[in-house]
Amino acid sequence: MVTIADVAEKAGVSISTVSYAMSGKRSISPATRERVEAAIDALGFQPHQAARSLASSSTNVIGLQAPLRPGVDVHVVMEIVTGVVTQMRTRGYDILLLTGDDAHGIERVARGSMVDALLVMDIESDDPRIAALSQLEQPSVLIGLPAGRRNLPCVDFDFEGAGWMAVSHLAELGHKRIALLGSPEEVMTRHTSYADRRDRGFAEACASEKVVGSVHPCPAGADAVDALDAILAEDPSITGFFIHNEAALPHLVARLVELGLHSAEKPAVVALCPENVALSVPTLTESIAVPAFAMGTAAADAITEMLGGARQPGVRLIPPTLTTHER
Amino acid sequence: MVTIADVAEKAGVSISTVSYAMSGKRSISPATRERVEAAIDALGFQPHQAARSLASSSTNVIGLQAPLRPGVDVHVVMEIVTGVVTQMRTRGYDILLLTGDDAHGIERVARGSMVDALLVMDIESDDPRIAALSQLEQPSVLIGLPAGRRNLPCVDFDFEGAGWMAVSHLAELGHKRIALLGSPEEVMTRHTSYADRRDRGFAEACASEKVVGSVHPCPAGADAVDALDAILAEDPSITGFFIHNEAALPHLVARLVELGLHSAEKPAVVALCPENVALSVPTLTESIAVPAFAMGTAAADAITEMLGGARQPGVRLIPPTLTTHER
DNA sequence: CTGAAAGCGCTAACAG
DNA sequence: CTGTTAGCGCTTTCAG
Repeated sequence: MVTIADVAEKAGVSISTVSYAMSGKRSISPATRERVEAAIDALGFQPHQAARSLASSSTNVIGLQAPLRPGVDVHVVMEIVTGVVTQMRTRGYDILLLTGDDAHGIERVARGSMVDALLVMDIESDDPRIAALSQLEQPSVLIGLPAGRRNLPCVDFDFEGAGWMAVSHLAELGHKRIALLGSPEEVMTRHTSYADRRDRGFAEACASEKVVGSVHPCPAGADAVDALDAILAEDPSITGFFIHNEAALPHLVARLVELGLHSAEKPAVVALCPENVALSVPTLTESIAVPAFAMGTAAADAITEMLGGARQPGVRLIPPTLTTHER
Repeated sequence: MVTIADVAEKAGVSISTVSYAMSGKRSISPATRERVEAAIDALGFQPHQAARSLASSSTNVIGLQAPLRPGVDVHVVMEIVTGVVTQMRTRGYDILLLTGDDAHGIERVARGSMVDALLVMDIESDDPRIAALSQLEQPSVLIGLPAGRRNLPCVDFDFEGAGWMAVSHLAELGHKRIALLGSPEEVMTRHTSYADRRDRGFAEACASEKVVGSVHPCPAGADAVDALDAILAEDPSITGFFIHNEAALPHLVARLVELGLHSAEKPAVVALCPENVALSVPTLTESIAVPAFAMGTAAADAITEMLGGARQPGVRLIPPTLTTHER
């Protein structure tokens, strides 16, 4: 292994000069800098991160907890993760990936000083991890928005606004009775933060727009069709549909077309999903995009600010946009 | 921050005793061990990982490169990653996640001693990263199977066998002309290893079974339907379909049902996808499961062996299984 | 503008 | 069975 001492020797300078030449934390004469740089890539020197961490007490690593719980939208999770990784790399950080869904992994990596900060996904309205995060030395940012006092910075998509927007749009199209087909039962019962907020926005908008709305959990895949049929059996007067379930979406839309309830000419569906998912569904004419990648980069930006010393919590919500797809 | 010295003082022993009590690398009297353990959790001591790494020159971190390229099956990637993380945690390792698709990130983390080993996904038949990996001090395992000499350990699903199995089954059902609807164009042109092997198995089985097979790339989502229509327009005598494209699957199956070419009574489709994806498609009666989670754990096991000193490359392929779904 | 040297917190000889 | 101590490879004072 080639160390900073090898570089120093080769360049004919002291190791501190090499260190400073790399960090730029004090001025180095152009000539010296030149020789140091030449030595560095002649030897292929790469500083040992553990040594660096130990001396500087910072790791340049961010912990990212991305639990893969049942019912989550895989595309959304993946895109958020990619957004985080991509953005943090531009700032010189790597990502340590945790997949557990409790505070254990978080505490372990934080207390072992393996990370400079933590990013936590899939937040529940009343999330037990928040207390644990607050105890840590390292700053953290939630991707999601818990209920109640927000003592940690939060980044999320405005799901409440999206719920409201969907209703407004469907009402504008003339629909008087609207069903929200949302997340699977599991997601609802653990009160995943986005589901709660989406439902709230939906309900409030229905009241405001004077339309009748109903909220239904929705299983993934083909079973979703049965759920839809049951909903329509109970209330055949429903004509508008707000769908937020990536895995059920294609099946639901196909069924609605089959039933003659939805078509490009007579749209009855607003979907809430990543844009590429929406585009992959034929006859889906309008959707509100879940900007998953942007959520990841926004979270990365928030964490960067925390690392820079910012200390006020703060909530950032990315606003919803409705898109019409030409078919 | 509480250090090993604090623990030693509180327990009334030397720091080496504390260290050895934790690692078990030498015998400690029960009484001493007791006091050390008491001190450890009285103080909430957690060893500083960078210090540990520096002293022991091992990080207990594995680098996992999971490029999210266009056309990859997101569920498969996610499940493999989850399998890797889960399994490595049971062995005390954490995962550093890289999302780039070239050798840069790999070399950076390896040369900076940030990881003990590397796991690389989405391998192409002639993958440029292999040369880079071979240069590293750290061992590595490929999730995928490149063509040619295999100087690195490989773990994968037997896609060639799966291609063969699909054809045999469809031939058994009486199909004489079979279309393989596979990955999107991008995946084909970069010669992703699994696509090449699947196609080869498919072609060889067709020859052996004396059926006529044709291989078609297939776009994601709704566009897949157009591709299917075009294929059938060109050769209407095709009756059997082998589909390996998670994002196109529901649309293709729906279309085939619509055309009267597929039904539970007269099955014409074998899908290749994770089981939960298959289960989510109505009227899909048979599929070969891509055991993505198991691939992840198998890769983790292979890496563990490498870390244990194993040095022969070796290839492990998980065999395919055909499942019939009751509908 | 540059060097010398004191740690960072731990592991693993070495020495009882 | 336990203690002492020399590093691991950097960063960052302190001293020119």
